[in-house]
Amino acid sequence: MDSSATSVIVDTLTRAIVEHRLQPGSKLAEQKLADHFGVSRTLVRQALFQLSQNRLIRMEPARGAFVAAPSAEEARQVFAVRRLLEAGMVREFAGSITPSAIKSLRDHVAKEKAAAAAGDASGRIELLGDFHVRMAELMGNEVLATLLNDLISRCSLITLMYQTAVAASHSSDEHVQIISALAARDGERAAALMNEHLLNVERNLEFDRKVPTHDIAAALA
Amino acid sequence: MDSSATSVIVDTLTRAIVEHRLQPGSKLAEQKLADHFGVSRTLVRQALFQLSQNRLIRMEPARGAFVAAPSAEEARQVFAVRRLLEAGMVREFAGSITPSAIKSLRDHVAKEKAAAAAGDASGRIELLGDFHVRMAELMGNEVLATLLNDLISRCSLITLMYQTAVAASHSSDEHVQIISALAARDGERAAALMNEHLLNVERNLEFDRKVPTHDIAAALA
DNA sequence: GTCGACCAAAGTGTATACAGTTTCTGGCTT
DNA sequence: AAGCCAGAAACTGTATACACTTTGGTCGAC
Repeated sequence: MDSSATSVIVDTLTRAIVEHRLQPGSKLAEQKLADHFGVSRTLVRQALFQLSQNRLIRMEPARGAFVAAPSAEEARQVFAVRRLLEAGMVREFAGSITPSAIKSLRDHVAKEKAAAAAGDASGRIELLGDFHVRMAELMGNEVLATLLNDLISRCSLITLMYQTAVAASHSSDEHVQIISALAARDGERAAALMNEHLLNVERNLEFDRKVPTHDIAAALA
Repeated sequence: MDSSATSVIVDTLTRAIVEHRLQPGSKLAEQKLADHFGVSRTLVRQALFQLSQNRLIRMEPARGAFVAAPSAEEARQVFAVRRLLEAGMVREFAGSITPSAIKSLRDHVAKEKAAAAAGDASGRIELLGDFHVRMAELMGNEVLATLLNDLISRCSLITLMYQTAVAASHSSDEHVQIISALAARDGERAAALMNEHLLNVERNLEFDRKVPTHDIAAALA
């Protein structure tokens, strides 16, 4: 899409944020990033602007860029949008899904379970999100896949902010059930399962929890 | 979100593209825009990057920025996403809509009809799109509203590219029907009407039509 | 007359410079 | 000792400079 230099910065920062190696509220100083990546501030700024559009970071005038700290309200809205989108997606997908697509999804869930079994927490979280994007891709709707990818990145940040000690570990099982409904061409059941699945993910978050953040203003609000 | 100077450029270009004053494929030279807005290329580039993320323009490496010319396939995908999102939206909205929200929507449709009666084509198109965003706002979901706003901007570009001579002029009537279903708390009917409404909009496009574009490569593809 | 190479003009990609703001530190006052 | 003001350091916002690529045109060869 754009020149690859800034893409590298965007991808690296995205991974760092989504994998929780950068806490919400952390400041992203341009010069430090520029030094780290060996480029000028110009490219860093391009990357930061892009990330701010994805809502992964927040830019305050004359103060700089900070890792986003989505509010509980924003988190609920993001999940609400995902339920709308994805319930509709699987309802429609049930009518057109092919055996090879089903196999592809089952293979994906196998990877999820392998990562879980191996104790690879961040790999597992990434795969759990990719499952949803994968469905959009298999439907052949690249626009939907891109949209979902953005939403799911935001969800990863949200999940890591509000995650309870005992994270939902049965997401892969719910994925299996959704695939079953799709294989049975039961769109309504698939939609209901997806809706419930996303509600479960959301229910495992504690929106009341005091979130550790580097943003003093937000911490005292 | 960001400093206002680039926002002005983004908004101005967005309006120019959506109102069809810039044809798909037109080149957007940075220096010319910089001169026009009285700023340096730096701010213009920021704006162009932002627009490219909204898919309103396309950036080619070392060649510059061009007004996007969405393919028929991309157009179908965008509409498919809108159907998913918006059918789900009204289905849910029917359960929680308030009388004041209904009034707000009815007022909006009145504006649509006034613009149509006044022969204000671009104003009408903008209002027709805003109707959908308005619903998301009235639901209190800012995330959904922002998402829909982006999708609808893309749709405006698509519509203007593939529009037939006799554009669908009964969109406002379909809006009225949707409001009726919402007022009756009939989510299923509202969803079906919304789905049909968006299909009608899409059906009024001619994806086969030879689209006037400045992009020779695309024209010969 | 057509094709091809070369040169100039224009445009993009990146780095740097500079102005204005914020943030931090040190010392002074109370 | 706590609070506060001043000055310096650091940082962001914007403009400019420069290298490299693309584009357009002219001249020459065939």
